[in-house]
Amino acid sequence: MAKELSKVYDPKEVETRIYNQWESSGCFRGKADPDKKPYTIVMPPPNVTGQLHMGHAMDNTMQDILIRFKRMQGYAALWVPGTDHASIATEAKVVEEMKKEGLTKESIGREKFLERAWAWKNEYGGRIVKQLRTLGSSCDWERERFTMDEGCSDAVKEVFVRLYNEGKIYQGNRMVNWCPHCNTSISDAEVEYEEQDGNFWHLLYQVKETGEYLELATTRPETMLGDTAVAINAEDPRYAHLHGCHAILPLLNKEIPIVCDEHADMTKGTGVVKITPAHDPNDFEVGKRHNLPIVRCFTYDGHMTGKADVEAYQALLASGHVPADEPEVLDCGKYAGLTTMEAREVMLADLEACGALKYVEPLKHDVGTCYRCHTNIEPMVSKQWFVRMQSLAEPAIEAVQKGEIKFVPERFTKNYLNWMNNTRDWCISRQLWWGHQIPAWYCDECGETIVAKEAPSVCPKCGCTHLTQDPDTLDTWFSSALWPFSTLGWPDEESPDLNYFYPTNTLVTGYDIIGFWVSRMIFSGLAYTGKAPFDTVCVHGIVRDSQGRKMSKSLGNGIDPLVVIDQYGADALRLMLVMGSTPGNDMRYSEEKVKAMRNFCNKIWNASRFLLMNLTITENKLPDTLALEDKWILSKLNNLIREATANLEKFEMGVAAQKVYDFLWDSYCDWYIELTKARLTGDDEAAKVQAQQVLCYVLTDILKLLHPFMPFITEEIWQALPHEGDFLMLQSWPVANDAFDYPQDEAAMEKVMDAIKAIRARRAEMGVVPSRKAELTVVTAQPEVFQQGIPFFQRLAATTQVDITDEAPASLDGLVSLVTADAKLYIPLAELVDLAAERKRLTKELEKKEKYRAGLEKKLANEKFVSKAPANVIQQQRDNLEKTNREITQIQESLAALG
RNA sequence: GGGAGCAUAGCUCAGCUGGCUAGAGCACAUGCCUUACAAGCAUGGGGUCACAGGUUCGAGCCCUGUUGUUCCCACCA
Repeated sequence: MAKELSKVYDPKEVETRIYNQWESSGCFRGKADPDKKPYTIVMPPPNVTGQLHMGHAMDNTMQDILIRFKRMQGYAALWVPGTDHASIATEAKVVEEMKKEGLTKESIGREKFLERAWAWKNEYGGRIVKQLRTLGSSCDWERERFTMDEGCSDAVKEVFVRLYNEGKIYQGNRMVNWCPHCNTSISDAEVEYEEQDGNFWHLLYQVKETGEYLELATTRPETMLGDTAVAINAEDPRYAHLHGCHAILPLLNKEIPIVCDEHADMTKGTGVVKITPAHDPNDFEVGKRHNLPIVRCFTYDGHMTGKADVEAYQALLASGHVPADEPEVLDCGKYAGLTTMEAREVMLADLEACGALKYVEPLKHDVGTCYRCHTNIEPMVSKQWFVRMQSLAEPAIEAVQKGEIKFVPERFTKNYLNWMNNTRDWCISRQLWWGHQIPAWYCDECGETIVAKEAPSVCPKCGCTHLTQDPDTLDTWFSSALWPFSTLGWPDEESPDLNYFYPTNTLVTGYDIIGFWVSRMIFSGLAYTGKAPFDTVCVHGIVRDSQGRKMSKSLGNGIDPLVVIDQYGADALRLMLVMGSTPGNDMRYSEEKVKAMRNFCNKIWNASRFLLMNLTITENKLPDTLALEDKWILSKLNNLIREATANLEKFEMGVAAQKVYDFLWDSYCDWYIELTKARLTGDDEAAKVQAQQVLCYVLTDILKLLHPFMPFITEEIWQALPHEGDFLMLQSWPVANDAFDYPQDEAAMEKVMDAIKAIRARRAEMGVVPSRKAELTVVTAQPEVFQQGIPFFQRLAATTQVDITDEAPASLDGLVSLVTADAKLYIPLAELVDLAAERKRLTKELEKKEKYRAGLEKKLANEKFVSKAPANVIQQQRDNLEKTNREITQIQESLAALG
């Protein structure tokens, strides 16, 4: 902060300079210190190729507030940053880029593709990390990690091998959600349901034995080629005669059994269901129960299977290493090669032509879509790796129920438990190349599967050397699930970081990824490290646009935090993101709010500028004697420290910020600075110094309290004030001191302030310009209180002479009178007095007060209230009554005096 | 179908375990460039706390129901 200060704070130059100073001085480094308690936050890793958006800005602001707060409180604070490889998103981008050059993954091969992907990562990977710095994030950049770096990859392999050996990972042909566009399986969590217009197509299947037609409905007629049964309910009297009969599948003229299964609901539709085990999750289960063949009729990229697919299947059979549950493949004949949607149209026409299509019933229904590309999901039987969830979920549920992990706000506990209690086995293999390749190898000779951290050189079963690694990669969330400990050195149990900083303390994240991520970190931490990975999950909402819509690329309504920072400063943005928003609730972005916060920055700036202009002291300490107003501000500051600290400890960041904001603006600037001007501009040198000392002391504490929220401007100002130490960010957090509680002086000061406000209000009401100053007579039973207020009346209430007395003036001629609870005030503004208006005003005032008094009296007369309410509440009401009584007396006297 | 959130001033929202006469920012009105700040200061107007019951000495806050709204999960032949 230069000596010559501009009237307006300019964040741009300050922010980069200060950040560089912090970073180059090692302020962000988390150091294990046996004399301190650790406090650790691990950053939710943004996508490595992503760009900073408002969600990141909010998430990281909250983390930075917590880590800075704890660091100042004396914890060994560590904030571990890093990025996520985001397999499906990144791969999609690289594929898209290659497409422009006319290349595909397959055409260049895995090795070349991965080279490109790494190049892409290296080009864009640094971007978001730089952007996080502009926000002021005080992460330990020397510990920056990436989910695909060596350590994290090692952790991934370790976990995979362990789980496999414990039987908690298995491979099998199961029903998975298949995205024909991304060409990969995705987990249940990654399916998003969308309402779409569709139809029930009512089809007729003839019964071979009786010749009658069975009516059944389907929303996906193209799956009928894969039908291997028709199900009816065993209890259904309508079809009792069909037990053991067969149906003829139209188009294929294939005979399929009619089976009895509970899945067929007698109350729904006709009670007859077509069974397609390969392409419907429920039908898959029915198929298992009745040992039905599984016939696949779709390719993995969303077309109907044909001759080539059958040949591939037969080649597989010939190899001899085919699992028993490998689905058969159908040659769809005339439909082969069509996309499923094209096939649907052609098949419907054919069905209609042969009379098998009875009618079409339109319907709206929710259809599963891919969370990335929103292509409709095809349920498919496919060979994938799964994590058996049950034994992992149990301890994860228990840890939260026992309170080892706490969700803030508490209501998200339910959300989490609901997720955990209903989780099915987790499909972790993805048919992608960018990611952690599954550490499983297959013997080309005998088909043996070998799971190991390192590539085996020979097959342990047959001894041959022809081994092929599973081409699939793991779900991105598999590696992020390990993030809290893989970043701290796990699986090396001896890692000093792991021992000191793990388990971590607070996880800050949005409610939208509790299922994806939080739940998986919890069960992973418990299963592999034996400890819950954090003690508190601090959940926040999403930042919406000013109309309450989700910010999205397609809507183009996203606000770039970097643009906001450039325009208003990072401090303003940060403050806007935490103030006035409730934990766990969504918030709306509005430029107005950012402006308000920018104005607040400017307010601190100017308050500091004022102090610096008057500053002659070089040491920041309190004077030996304190004036009334000093005690008032110190007492209020003390309370503020108490409250703001308590709020921060409860993760109530917005409330804490609001309190300091109000204190700085109202108490410090609008009152205290104005009150000190009497001393600062006076001739008493000792008083001048005294005022400076208190101003400086209080401002310093405010800067400390505000630092976690607005680190840049507070550091900049602090550097310019008399201080010890190098950085504000490394100072200790203020602690409330009972010695600074001055309740009596606080009350006395406020009596004077009440009088000043009353005078201002009356003058404004009467339209008296501030330049028209007047004398003041204060009639009070507490002259010693108001005596101390004389200079303040003069400066703040446009007063010249002040006369303090305990006797009412002999005549009210030409006097304006006004009352507070503790004084009657008289101002000679003769020409402005309107007796009638005066009487009217006082009468109105009196009515209001009397009404209020009646309420209080009624309450206090209520025996039940007096006997049941807590003592302090009763006392409060009594005090109010007493004060109101005094006010009423004052008003009545004034009215009487008016005649 | 199950669960959750929200509903408070014209707008955006605070209001922590029930307890001063329900607050802030923006907007509005009036007056001030009062030598820190007009991105400011002073003063003021503006609220049946969605609706209906209930618990309580006391309800914006707790309970039940209703309405509107947003979201999550599940199912859908």
